[in-house]
Amino acid sequence: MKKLPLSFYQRKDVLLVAQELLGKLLVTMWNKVQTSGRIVEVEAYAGATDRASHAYGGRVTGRNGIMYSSGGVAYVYLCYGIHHLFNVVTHGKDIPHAVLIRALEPITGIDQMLERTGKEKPDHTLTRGPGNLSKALGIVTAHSGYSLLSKELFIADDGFSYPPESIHASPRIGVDYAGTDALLPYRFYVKGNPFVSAKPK
DNA sequence: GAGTAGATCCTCT
DNA sequence: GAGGATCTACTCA
Repeated sequence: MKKLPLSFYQRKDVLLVAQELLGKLLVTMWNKVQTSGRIVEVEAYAGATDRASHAYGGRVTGRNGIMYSSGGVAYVYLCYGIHHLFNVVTHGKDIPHAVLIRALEPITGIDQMLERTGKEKPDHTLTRGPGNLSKALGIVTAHSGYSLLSKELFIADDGFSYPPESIHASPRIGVDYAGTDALLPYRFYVKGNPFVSAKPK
């Protein structure tokens, strides 16, 4: 198992990075307790030209400034006052592209995830959906700007990959306000995986 | 099984 | 002061 290098994140095609993140392992190691999951669902946000993105039109605010960093850092923010959403910043400096991690299949530290989420036993809701997976892995807004090559938070490749025919694309979730950009097929998921948040058609 | 409402708070206008 | 890259539970059929 090896961490993905900075060059993986800093490529210019955010759609390609998003697709290749499927099947990789997202790992957190807070206080020496490891939790990890395999990424089964992602969404790409194409920065300044994407109305669904926080950085649409090149906007820079206190919250989304992290998106303008060079690829390879985390962008975490709070949505609806409840959910922490975890993103991977891609591309080079000043280009606000990002990939939202929407769902994981739990691999290690499941007991710890149950404790964090207050559940009794693992079920499909544990890491399904961006709000839930952040909670299960202990990711909060304080981690925004964190390097994805750090000891506590990283994405790794263990050699596993999904066959191309099991990867499907669809419009993104919850971005109806973005008009025609909401229809872009920027969401990628593993077909048939029970942890994918919305049912495949 | 499908559709809807409520929770809840930080950020930007 | 308004709204959001969501989730869950409850209602109704």
